[in-house]
Amino acid sequence: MRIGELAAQSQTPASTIRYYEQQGLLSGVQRTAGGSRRYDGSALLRLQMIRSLQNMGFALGDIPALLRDEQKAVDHERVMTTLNGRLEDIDTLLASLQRQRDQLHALRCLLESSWEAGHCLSDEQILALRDQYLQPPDSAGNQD
Amino acid sequence: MRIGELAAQSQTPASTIRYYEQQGLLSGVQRTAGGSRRYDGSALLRLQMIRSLQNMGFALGDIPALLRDEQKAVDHERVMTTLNGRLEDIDTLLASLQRQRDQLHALRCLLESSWEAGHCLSDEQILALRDQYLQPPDSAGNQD
DNA sequence: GTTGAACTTAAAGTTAACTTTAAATTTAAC
DNA sequence: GTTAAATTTAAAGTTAACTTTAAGTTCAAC
Repeated sequence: MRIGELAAQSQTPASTIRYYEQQGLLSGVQRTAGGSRRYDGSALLRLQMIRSLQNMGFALGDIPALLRDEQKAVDHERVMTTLNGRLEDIDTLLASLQRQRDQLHALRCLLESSWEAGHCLSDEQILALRDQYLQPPDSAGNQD
Repeated sequence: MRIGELAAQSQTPASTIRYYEQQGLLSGVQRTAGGSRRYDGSALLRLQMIRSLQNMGFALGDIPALLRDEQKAVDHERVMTTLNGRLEDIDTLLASLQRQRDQLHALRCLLESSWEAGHCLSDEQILALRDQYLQPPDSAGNQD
């Protein structure tokens, strides 16, 4: 199939497919005599796997190491390291988001009662809110 | 105080403080005759509030509307809209991260038993994994 | 008044994952 | 053989929140 059809079947813009190839995520793409790309079903499968791994939160740069290539076998240890690293990142992010949510709920609550009473939150109240939900000492920032 | 001291006290690089000013988050900064910035305690407070709100996940662009300015009052409705929008984003993200975590745990489990058995995961197994944890119809992507 | 640290500016660089552009070429249908 | 849609390339643009650079200026201590 041509790139347009692959794009349609994979729900991925053709420009993105070309970009993945350029980044080394898709290799061995066939060309016609004139130079246009032709794909078979395996390319669609590979694209779908790339998209799946992306949806699991992996960076494009991590994906080649996770997927078996025609050339070389998968490095089990490296896959595990990458996978466990991502799991740790997710747990950090989850904790950070829960904290953010609690802070925001508290802030909304404070604001509502302040406004009802006809005044504004003081700077101190806002800062107290922050202190109440302070990050753990290692300060897990905002990633992803 | 000079910008270096504000930087130290707020744990924020001076370049970032200048950047915030340029972006309109810090206004009314005093200058000496020679042109260097001088700050008082209120600037530190304002900076801390900006950092707090950032830690709650707000974009810099949202922050002026959330903070009371010397000039104009806070627009309650706008604050609530921004705040509720952020809460919705957080819930979407939390759901997406939980899904990612479940998928990764399942993937790790599958890989371990495959490798123990001396073979690799098939493409189909990976795709089945994806389908098992498919996103809800509206397809909540990866933000933040 | 000298000196060295701290400060000033505007502009360019960084990161990831694309998207857009422009101009040329290929393909497929007729 | 014509034509319009699809494809090709390299390079530049996009986004957010900064950081870095370079070259010049000010500050504060001595």
